[in-house]
Amino acid sequence: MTEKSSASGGTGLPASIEAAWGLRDRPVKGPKPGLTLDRIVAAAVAVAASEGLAAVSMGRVAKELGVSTMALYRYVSAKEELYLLMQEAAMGAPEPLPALEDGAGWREALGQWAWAQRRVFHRNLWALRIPIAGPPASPHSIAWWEQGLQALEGSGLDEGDKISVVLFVGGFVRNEALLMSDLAAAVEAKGLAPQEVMSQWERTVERLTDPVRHPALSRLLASGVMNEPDQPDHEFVFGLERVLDGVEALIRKGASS
Amino acid sequence: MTEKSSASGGTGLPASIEAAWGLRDRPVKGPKPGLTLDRIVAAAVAVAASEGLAAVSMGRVAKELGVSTMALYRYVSAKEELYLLMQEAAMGAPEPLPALEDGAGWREALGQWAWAQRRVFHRNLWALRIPIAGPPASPHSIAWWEQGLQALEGSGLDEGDKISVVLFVGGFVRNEALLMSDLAAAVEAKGLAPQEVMSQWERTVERLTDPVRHPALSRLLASGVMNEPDQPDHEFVFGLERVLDGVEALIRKGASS
DNA sequence: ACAGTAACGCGTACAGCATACGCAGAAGGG
DNA sequence: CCCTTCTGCGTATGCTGTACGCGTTACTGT
Repeated sequence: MTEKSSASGGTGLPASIEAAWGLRDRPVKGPKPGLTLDRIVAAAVAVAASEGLAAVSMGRVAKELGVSTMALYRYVSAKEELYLLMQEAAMGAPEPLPALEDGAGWREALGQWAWAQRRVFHRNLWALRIPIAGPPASPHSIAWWEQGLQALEGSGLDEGDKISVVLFVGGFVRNEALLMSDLAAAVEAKGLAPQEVMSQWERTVERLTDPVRHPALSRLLASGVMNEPDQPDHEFVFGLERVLDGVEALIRKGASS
Repeated sequence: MTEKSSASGGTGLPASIEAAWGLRDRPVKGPKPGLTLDRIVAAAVAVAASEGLAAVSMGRVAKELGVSTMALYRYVSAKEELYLLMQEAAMGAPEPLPALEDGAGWREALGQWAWAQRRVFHRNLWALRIPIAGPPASPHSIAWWEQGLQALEGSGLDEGDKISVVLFVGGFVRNEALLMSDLAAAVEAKGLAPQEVMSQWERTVERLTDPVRHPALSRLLASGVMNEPDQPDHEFVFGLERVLDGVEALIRKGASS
């Protein structure tokens, strides 16, 4: 019951995802399809890139392609499936890492991996807004995981720890990018300059903060740290260093056992 | 231009948020309001808790209160504002940390802080789905920040590093909770047992993975690690340990300089 | 060559959404 | 007692995703 398509390998994946893997025989009976999944996804991505994910509606994408809204449902079973394909397209295949000398350099490799992922996210901020709908099962996501695992090849960690580290680092990168994207969107929504929003926010917190009930915050504000315009990468660089230090501590512990 | 309310302290905050801070004079002219912000937020939270954030619509909340949809707009200027108030209600005031002996124990304190935050998120999974709309400016968010900063009091870090650490740890907790919530939702949407979904996913990846193009992944799958049913907290415990180790490395470095 | 059939594009319809606008009536101040 | 102000709400607009069914096309088996 609830059987999926017959041509599928029984993967349980949505039909269009199987198509993305290259499985799936093109039906040969009816009229030739006037569209392709690729064209649809490309149009959707274009809309998302220029007007944000919220602007991506089935009707909007269809208009972009010069077809009716309902035509899209011959290629995609639901909007969520389109989202998945968009995410896959945005992610792209990871550029091959510069080969690491075996046994050493996991830190460099993992750092490179994190930076590469961050670059992808920043190039496609809209993709971060797509809710995660399950464990990754698309070619590019899998390729990214593969690369993360490879970066840890010479680390001496066991397989369970390796995948946990990949999850951990990937989560950090994603979260940081999402946070920055949300803040940027909020700033843009207010229609003010970023610095102006920041200083207004600081004044607000200052007014709302009670030095007695919030001693640590008051100290923070008094220190003037929030005024210094730091480079936009600051929090990422800081966090990544902490993340890699944390992984290093684990590896050293494992090596000593 | 775009002047906000007159009674406000010029904080630039939405009207209802100022009400949450206790500022704001109740107008005295017209008929007595039949609702309260608190009642509205409570109803919205109840809907979100039992049917998910997606079920929270203005009409639904109004029905819950026995009023018309548009009545709510006398209390809240837009749905986004309601979201903010819901988030604030869900977050709650942080329970006071067990007093830490001065100068030591930052790790214990920060760990406690992270666990407490995680407990709150898990009690209100819907709250994670609310998009972040700017830097925190609500009483409870501020209180959580304050507590995070206090945990680092004896660490010897400077103020800039302290706030970065708080951001870093808070981000980790939030991201982990969100990921777990998304996965749980995806599993539930499939209508299968969690273990069944997991094993189906593993079989799928196995089929899609090419041992030549994905050597590390193949090794992972062959190791059988993915089959062991690990306790649900595993990734959080693992990640938190890495996070705290990373912070510890920073503190040690700072202490040596 | 022709019937059968499967897939295509799409028109229509429906339920739900956020919210702009304006009006009737209630409550208090002058 | 009037007049200002604020409440609740009915109506309306323009979106959204998508279920359903119809006409048409292109191929397969006879």
